Amino acid sequence: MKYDFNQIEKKWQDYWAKNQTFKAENHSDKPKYYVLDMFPYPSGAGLHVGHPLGYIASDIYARYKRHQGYNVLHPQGYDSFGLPAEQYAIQTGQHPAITTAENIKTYRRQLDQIGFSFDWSREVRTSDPSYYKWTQWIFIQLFNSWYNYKSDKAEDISELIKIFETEGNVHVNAACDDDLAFFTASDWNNFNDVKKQEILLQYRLTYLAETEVNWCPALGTVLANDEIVNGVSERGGHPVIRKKMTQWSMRISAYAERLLQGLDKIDWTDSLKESQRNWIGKSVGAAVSFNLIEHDDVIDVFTTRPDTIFGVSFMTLAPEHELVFKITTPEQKSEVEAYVEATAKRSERDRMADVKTISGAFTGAYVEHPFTKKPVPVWIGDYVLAGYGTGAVMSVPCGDQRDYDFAKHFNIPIPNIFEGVDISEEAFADKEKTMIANSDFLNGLSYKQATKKAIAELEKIGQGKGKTNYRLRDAVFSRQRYWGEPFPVYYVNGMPQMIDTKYLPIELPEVEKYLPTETGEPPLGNATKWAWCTVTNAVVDNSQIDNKKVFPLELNTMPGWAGSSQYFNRYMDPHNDAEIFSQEAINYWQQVDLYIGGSEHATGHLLYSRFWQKFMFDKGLVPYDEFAKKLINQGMILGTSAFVFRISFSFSVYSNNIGINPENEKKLPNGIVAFVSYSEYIKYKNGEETKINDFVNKADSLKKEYNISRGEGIVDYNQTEVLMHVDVSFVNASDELNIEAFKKWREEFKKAEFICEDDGTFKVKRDVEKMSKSKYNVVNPDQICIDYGADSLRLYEMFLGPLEQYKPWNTAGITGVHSFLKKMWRLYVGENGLLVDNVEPSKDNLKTLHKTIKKVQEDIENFSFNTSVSTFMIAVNELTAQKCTSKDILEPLLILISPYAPHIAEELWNQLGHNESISTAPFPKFDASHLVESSKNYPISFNGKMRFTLELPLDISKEEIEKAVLANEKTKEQLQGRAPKKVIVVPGKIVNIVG
RNA sequence: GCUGAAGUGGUGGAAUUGGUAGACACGUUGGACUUAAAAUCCAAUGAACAUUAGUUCGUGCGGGUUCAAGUCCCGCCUUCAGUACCA
Repeated sequence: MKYDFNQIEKKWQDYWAKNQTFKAENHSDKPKYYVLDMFPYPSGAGLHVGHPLGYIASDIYARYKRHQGYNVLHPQGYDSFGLPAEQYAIQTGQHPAITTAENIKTYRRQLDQIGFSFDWSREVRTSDPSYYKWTQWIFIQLFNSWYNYKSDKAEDISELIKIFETEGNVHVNAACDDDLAFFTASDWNNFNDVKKQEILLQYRLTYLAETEVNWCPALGTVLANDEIVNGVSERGGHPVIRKKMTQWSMRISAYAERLLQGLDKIDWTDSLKESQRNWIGKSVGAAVSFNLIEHDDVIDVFTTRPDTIFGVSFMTLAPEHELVFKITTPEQKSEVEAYVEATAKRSERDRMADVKTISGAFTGAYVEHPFTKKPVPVWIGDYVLAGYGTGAVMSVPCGDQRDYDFAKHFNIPIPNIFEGVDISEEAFADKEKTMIANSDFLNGLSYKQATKKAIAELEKIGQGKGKTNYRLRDAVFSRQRYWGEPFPVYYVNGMPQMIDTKYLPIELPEVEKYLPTETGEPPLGNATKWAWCTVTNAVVDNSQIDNKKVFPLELNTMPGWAGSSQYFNRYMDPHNDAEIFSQEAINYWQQVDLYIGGSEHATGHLLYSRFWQKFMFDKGLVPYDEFAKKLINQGMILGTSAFVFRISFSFSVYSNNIGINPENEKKLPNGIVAFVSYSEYIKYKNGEETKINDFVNKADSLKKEYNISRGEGIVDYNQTEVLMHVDVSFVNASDELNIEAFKKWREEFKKAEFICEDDGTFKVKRDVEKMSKSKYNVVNPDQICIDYGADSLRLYEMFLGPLEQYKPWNTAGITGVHSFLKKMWRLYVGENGLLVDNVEPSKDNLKTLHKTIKKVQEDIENFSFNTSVSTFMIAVNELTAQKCTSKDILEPLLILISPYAPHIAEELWNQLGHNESISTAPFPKFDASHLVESSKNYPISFNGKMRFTLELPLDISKEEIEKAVLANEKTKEQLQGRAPKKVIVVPGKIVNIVG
């Protein structure tokens, strides 16, 4: 019987679906285990071979855990709101819901053919109203909460109102807006309703505020900080500008410290934790106020080095700082204005790219040093960022290189306040390595002591205090888009009101156009039915807004990360319509035990989800304030792109104002194109004689041919060389291009010349890049499944290399794992059926089996799936050589392989006479006693270097080995009667004797 | 600049965490079977010399510790990823 993988895989995929083999129950006598993948965004392009990598790894682990006797939750769903579907809708008018549904269908088919053990009965889609009902619900909970630093948790807003009513906000220590005014209880009670709402907004965990946002004109929306890479949008690479807009924000900064501390509790990779730490950007130091001379204002700064306060020789403000124009003296006015204007013109990108140029201007103003009382000049400079700290710094040139460079450039004095340090060339920033000098009461103190003392002294005179600063900004939560969750918000007198949760979900309205309205409102402004009636508590027609009971609804939608910040919990109880999840379900599944996904979400999804989880924990909804115990980042599978070198000549006429005969111009060839085989091109580049020269000559003769007579114009050509992607499917394993297929693919080049190697082949250049449609290097898993089967695909993806690593895909290599599966099949099945019988297994058989059990179990627990595949190959080769037919060996071997290659394992398991799925079979027990022979005469082989290899039991003592070695005939022979100086013994392996 | 990861054959990658470096696979070469191809099987495959069984060199570079170093220590080089006038 042949290994007919297509038939076998279809059969068992249907069986698993029909029998709901992998359905998880919310209660069980078994221990629970939750394995989660980052759910995909269903793009129109479908899956390529890189996508399933993480899913295969998690599936192996989930199946392994089932063999281990766990009740495993392994769900899957779709992050189905997003930009591409909307952009497609804008272009074609096709509703995003329709394209999304189609894409999901493709994804599902592709996922199913790989044989994952997902519990599809728990599928969620973020764009499904029954799901985003709960995204909206959490939004409302956040709106109704504030962060109390005293209890260090989120509390209900009604608690805050109570405090305001009895004692105002003076004693409140909460996460809130910076520019908050103090008020008393009686103030509060006299405020009108709108004023009260305005104040509360400054405390709520999600709030509406006019903030400077990252506006992307090309996408027509705002972006969060993590959606911007190098000053352009992550999606599409469009420029981003700063703009003031009224937007919803999430007060994630309230959780900065807990998000930082929580990292110590979770088993995530160090690099990922480090990214989050950097993103949160905690710095400990002091806030210091400098009083302006001849002004009432003060300049507040944040510094991490209050110990260097006596080294301050100037202040620097960001050009955008609000005090700049107020304090500039008339003499300096024109200079300062010119500088501010010049900086404003420079884009964010220019400023980032050009950090070397030192620029700035003197304002003419002075502040008073808090201790020496001496005047300190105030400058502005673009090296100070408006967005960080207070937008102003106390400049200590002897201790900070940027301040030093600025001072040197503008001839500002650089006082030295460090003991025995040379600062004539550069600043001295190594704070641990010196002591403070020339600093009054700080003299002779170390950095740590001086910092403490300086803060204490500042507090005494009321001009500063210890402060911790975080880089983490609140996250903008509004998007001016259609295809996202609508806010459950309507407006009365311009103040946002939450819709009662019992009327959720507020479903996305139909719109005619997915573009913003003519007046620049978000796409939802196009909806005719998008207003809230407080009588019927339903969405009604916009035209009724004049009615006193009908109010406008929020036009923005939520960002992509809204839906993905709660899906992992929703899987636990996905069909619950009364609650986000039942307490019974969440207390059973608790949190994700293993989460697998890409590291690109480090400062986006993975941070926001932790924030929401901590909030839900504060509200008593979840038992843990971290949602994922362990996280693994799978590496990316890269594509191997193929390139051809294109050389072309294009002719042009240089007329020099002399009339050209249009007839002659028409005759000009519009360019000739040649493609050059890789090594020919290299030769050409190295100045060697190649066939390209013929091509160049040809172009030269053409030039002569078309050189129109004087007075009509001069013809010349431009030679261009282009490195061009070609579709990898036209290239074979030896890098040879199928020229005919290529010509068919790119019609415009059907007349091009192909300059080949001497042997007539045309070779392409290869390079490893990210897999992408535009690079024509995508390998489709569908074709792999047809040609080699899903089990081969699964094994090969694991075999490629360590899970976390980036590695290139190379389809040619799959024959290795594929022929392994065929070999394995032949081990079990002969031409006339099953070969397995009940004979007693031999010692060798048992050794092979237990060696394999041990290795595979270790591998899975360490997530080194690549080496287990090798282990299987060795096992099958050994058992084939041993002609093993014993059921006692082959049955457990199948269980070992089944997480990796479930279809073939299921089929053979079934042929062995089992009616139950192999997924319920217990994982084989390892027995070390099979690995070694228990014999007193350990076999010793001598390699000529006083070194011996023995096969020894693992539990033998060193003394016993020593005795055995010294008693050995060969050892005696070598030592020739002398006593060894030293015997070094490593149990299980090697003995060195130093004679 | 800072942070993190990594440098091993022609290629992807192993190496029991200090113990025979190169497992396993791809590729290449040769052979068997076949009219032929595919498939399958066998052999060789780090380099150099000897080509019999041997010897020497070999894990980015230079040192060190050790009976023993890809692995540990010190000093460099290179690559990739993230991040950045963050005060």
